[in-house]
Amino acid sequence: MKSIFALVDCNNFYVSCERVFNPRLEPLAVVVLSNNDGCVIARSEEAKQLGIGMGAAFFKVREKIEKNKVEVLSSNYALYKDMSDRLMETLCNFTPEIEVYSIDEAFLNLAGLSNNLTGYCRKIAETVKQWTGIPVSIGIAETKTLAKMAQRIVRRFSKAAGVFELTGRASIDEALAQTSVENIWGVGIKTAIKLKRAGINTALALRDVDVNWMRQCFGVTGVRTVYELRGISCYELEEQPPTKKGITVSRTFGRKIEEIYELKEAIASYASRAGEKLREQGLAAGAETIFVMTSRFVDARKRYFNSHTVSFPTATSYTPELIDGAIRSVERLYRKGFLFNKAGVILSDLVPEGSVQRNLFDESDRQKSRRLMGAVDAVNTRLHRRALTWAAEGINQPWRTKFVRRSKRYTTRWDELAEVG
DNA sequence: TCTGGGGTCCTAGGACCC
DNA sequence: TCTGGGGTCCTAGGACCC
Repeated sequence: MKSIFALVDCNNFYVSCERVFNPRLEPLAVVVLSNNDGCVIARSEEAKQLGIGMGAAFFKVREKIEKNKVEVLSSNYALYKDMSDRLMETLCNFTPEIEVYSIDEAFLNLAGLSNNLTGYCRKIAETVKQWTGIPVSIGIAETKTLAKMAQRIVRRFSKAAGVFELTGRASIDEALAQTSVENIWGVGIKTAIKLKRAGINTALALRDVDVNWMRQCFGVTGVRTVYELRGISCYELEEQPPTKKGITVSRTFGRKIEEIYELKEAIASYASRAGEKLREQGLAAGAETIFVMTSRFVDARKRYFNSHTVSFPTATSYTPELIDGAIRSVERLYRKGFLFNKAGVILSDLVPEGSVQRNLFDESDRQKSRRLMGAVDAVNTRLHRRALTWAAEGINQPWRTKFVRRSKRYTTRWDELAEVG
């Protein structure tokens, strides 16, 4: 049966969480700040109305905040995570098929559950509000990209009462025509600029674009977006979250760090935290990277980034010895005389804990993916060379020079796309 | 010795997401 | 003065092998 996606998205999630535990905040303009109180990461509707932008640097909007008596809160991630868990549990009462997409969003598959999807989702929204205190908006459609769009429309037109079903040719056409390309899920700033230069301004225009052109200019991800807008699903529901491929713990400091001991302290504590996360997920790391960098906002000539990676011959959990190793790496980088304001630890190449020899675990899958990658590389290389020869001879080459890499998850779409040359 | 074809593996960096 | 943190996927291209 064809999937019907419902995207459940919490309204102003961090602010809503704070309000559940402090009802005094309910009628007030509220913002929640990032680590170090550096920038604004959540805003109540009232704060949005004041023109406080998402991600705005706090020092830049401070005056506005003080003048309008906006409530300012530091973030409390433990609280948000706890609320998120309650929310997801509540949603599980309505469908067995759920994908937790982020801390405040979930995709549900509603296929076959009700003849009145809008009514069903209203019930979901009411229950969530009742059980958790968090207000949500829900978008319904046949692909994830369209469900995202539907959810965005709910936000803009409150008359939809928190739920919007984007189905039916006419309704979809209208929504696409009114959505600017930069507001499509998967289209970021760079892609939006390129599309607009090519005269494609709306989601409707993007849906009707030539797929071959799209593939050449924007790769396979661009083509997937086009298909999704056409109602052909390229991203299925992922009920089992895949195991992490990397774990990062990093922080920007509130000021420039002048002393090596401060850097060492920070790295030691991040490394410990990274180890905790690793064990929580029952994984072991195959490699570890530490990095330090100067502010992104200083003059480009004064900017500096460096990192050091250590590969572990056998899969292993994070130990005190490894943390010491990370600290020594930091020292080496520090000696270059830069003052850093950001540092972190990245654990990568993760495998289940207890697999003593990395190569013994899942060797077949690793091998297979490498083999596939290699084969595709080879085809790409050949096509590319051939194209260069033709170009040199002035022959108008009929082949495209790119082949695509196959992936388990997108088999159906990929097969179509793979027919190049 | 030189060259090309065929293949493998890895990494940096771009772009995007919340 | 002060500008978040944590992820994923894809591509190009270099190094290397027979």
